[in-house]
Amino acid sequence: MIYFFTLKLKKETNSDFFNKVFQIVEMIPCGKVTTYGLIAQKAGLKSSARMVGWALNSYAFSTRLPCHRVVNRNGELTGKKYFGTPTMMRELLESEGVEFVNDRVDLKKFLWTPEIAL
DNA sequence: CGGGTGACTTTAC
DNA sequence: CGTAAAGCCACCC
Repeated sequence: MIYFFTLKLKKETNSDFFNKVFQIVEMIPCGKVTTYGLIAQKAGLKSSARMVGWALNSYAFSTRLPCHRVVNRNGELTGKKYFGTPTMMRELLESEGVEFVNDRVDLKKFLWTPEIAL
């Protein structure tokens, strides 16, 4: 199964925020998901959930991050259009055991909350 | 420096 | 269910 993207980084980043974002995403366990908002909060920019998605698209798309495990607050796969095919992201999650309800991840069962001390 | 653009979130109607 | 607006902040003109 393919969990990671291994292309080259488009750019280097020295941003503390982004590095923390990557560190957090890297820790998401198999079969769990987390949200942009939680990551942003743990990375230090409480209200900048947009930056998390932006960071993934610009930098991480390419590192070895399980970025399919990041969904929005409602469990919707808002980033699926960046996975090649519209169904790829969901397939990856389902292959890890994540269940969906009405095209959304069942967050009550599969939400993972980052609890790290950065 | 300023305006546009988001893998977002929240509130409001 | 839907749309709108505001706040958010790095990046790219």
